[in-house]
Amino acid sequence: MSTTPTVYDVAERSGVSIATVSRVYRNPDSVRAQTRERVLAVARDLGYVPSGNARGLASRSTGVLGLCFPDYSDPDAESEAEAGAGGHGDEADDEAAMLYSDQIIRGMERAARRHGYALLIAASLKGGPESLVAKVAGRVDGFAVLARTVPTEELEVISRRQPVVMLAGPRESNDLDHLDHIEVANADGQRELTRHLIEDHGLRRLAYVGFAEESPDVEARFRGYVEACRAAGIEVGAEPDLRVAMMTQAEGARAAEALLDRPGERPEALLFANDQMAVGALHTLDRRGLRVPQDVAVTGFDGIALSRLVRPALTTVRQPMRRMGEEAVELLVRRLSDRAQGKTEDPVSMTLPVSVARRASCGCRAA
Amino acid sequence: MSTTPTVYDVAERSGVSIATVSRVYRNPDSVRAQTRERVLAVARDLGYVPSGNARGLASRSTGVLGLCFPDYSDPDAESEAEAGAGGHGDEADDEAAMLYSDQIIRGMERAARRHGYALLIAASLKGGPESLVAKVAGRVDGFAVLARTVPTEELEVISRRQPVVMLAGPRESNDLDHLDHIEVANADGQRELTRHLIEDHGLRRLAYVGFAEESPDVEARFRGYVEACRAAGIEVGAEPDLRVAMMTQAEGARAAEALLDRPGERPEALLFANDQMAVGALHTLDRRGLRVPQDVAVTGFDGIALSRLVRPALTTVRQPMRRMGEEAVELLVRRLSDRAQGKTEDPVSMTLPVSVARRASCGCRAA
DNA sequence: ATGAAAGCGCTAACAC
DNA sequence: GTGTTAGCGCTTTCAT
Repeated sequence: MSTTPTVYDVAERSGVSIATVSRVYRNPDSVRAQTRERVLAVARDLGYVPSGNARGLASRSTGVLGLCFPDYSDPDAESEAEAGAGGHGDEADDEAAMLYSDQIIRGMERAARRHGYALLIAASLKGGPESLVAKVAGRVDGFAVLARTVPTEELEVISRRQPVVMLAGPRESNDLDHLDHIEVANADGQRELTRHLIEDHGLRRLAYVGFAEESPDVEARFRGYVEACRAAGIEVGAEPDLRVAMMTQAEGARAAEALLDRPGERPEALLFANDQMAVGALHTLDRRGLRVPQDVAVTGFDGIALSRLVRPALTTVRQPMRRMGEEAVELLVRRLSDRAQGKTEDPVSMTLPVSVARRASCGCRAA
Repeated sequence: MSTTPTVYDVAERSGVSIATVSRVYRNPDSVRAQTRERVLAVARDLGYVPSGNARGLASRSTGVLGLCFPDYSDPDAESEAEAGAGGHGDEADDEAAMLYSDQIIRGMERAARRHGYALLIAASLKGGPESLVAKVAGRVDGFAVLARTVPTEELEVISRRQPVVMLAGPRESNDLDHLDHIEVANADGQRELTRHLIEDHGLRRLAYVGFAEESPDVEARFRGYVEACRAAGIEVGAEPDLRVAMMTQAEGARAAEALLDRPGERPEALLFANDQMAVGALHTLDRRGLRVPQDVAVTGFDGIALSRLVRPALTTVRQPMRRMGEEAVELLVRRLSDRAQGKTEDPVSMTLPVSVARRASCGCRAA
């Protein structure tokens, strides 16, 4: 079998130098039309395709941007999706499993396309000393990383070589973090949603379900909740009413049980730190014969597709994940051109606004 | 500012040769633990990251799979999404714009992840002689292409170098097409859907809206429609009742107008070659005061997210787009290992089954 | 277990 | 316009 053709083969067969072959691809106008056609013709029937690797090596740029994200995947959501894909599940199938990361991918892809970049995506899946990031980092001009995919420290090192933007993770400390950041207004969103429950629906006995692991995002949400409560003169502790180990549907369902079984008056509203848990809670409430929102209001956070598909539809805070992807690309592209011009700018921290989606589970629309 | 560190820098600072540095990353066990740690430590504080390009060049493999797709994007759908993202649109926002290609990306990404590959995605956006494919082809071990992104001829050439699988496009001719193919059972799906309308709902005056451009997929769908009609003794022409220039919502709306304005009895059902058009038709019918499905039934094809969100929910044929992406990766991975072993197999043609989603717009569920 | 040396296929100065 | 010549940073025999 033939070895894959290179510039040398094309050059030889078309009677020009390798430099000319290269020019035909990089800067067609710098080659006489006739020569160019000849080269192109030879290339075509030789089956020549320029090696991206060789190019990248020689030119120190790839025309590719990257995205690294953790291996999210709510086992529950995934299995529901599988069932649906198999043709036997209910309607809440494929799209319901649209994750956070999928939306970001969409946003980045669209923006990258506009700027003429391709997108390299890779989910973490721990390997040897050669981590995921390294793999991506070595093949792109710049990349975005979802929070908690990789230690900030490692990123910090890489960002000396190329632009890196951290998504959905707040700056850790100004010393050890010179990365660019894009996050969403977690506290604002949760505060506004809480205010809505209190002022517009007149609810005052609220319960908040948070996350056991350290997660700046989730903490910011809780903070927003606390602020809204205090502003309304409702007393709240320094801790969520409950913290779960995983923010999944199953855990959300369990959390709802726990909250309902507590002695004392039943809460008028259950606020969850994400949609998945809220959906799980909906199941529990339904099973226990409690009506939502008449007996208890329920809210989530994120605005995933599933939140709209469940009944009652979930009131939640929508994060502009897609936009986050777009902004990440814009930022990377800007950094890249800055570097090309030798400019150096301070790290950026950008906060994207969120919006409250008022649906049926808080009582805003008929269930 | 410092130049980015290379194997040489690491080698020098840790007192070993570049070969050893390389080994530390490629095959850690072949290096004495003590040496390895030393190298790793130096690498860490030098901020060394192996260059993917240099690696790819030297080893002739990248660990990356690719996907090329055309710059789909229904202007209507996109703008609706924009409005939604801005916070002012209705609920049918972000996810509604989930395209065909997005689902395939999801499928490929998941499968690629399982096999330890990263995914490079790029939408066409015509450029110089150096087409999109070439860009992708040069950076991956193998890739998938959505039909109508790139001339089969060009792919044929590339497939001599690396595995290429064509998605959703039937084999063009056995001569000039040795590519692997994965398509869906377009004819089967449309036939079954049509049969359902005829037998289960007793409808007999049907109208089919197709596509003006050449598209094997759409033709196959129409063929299925014709077969079902004939089988039921309903006479149909060799051509769709109408062919539109673009398969968008706007065109679908227009098509519905045209069909309704035709003299003679009003059709009992409007069948569209894709969901977007069917959704457009729904708007028209609503505006003209016709009830769906009581006055007219409407059906689409694809099973995009939007099809479930509109009212009445659209009866359609669901394509397993995500699965298509997964199968594509499986096929590529298999081909890659075959090639590594010097095996050569005949091109594969795989057809994935579709399923009819019976919803409200045909009369199966309450609107 | 480690080193030396020869590429991998291309781009980028710089000559002509 | 086109050719010459160095690398780009790594992997890979082949020695040792």
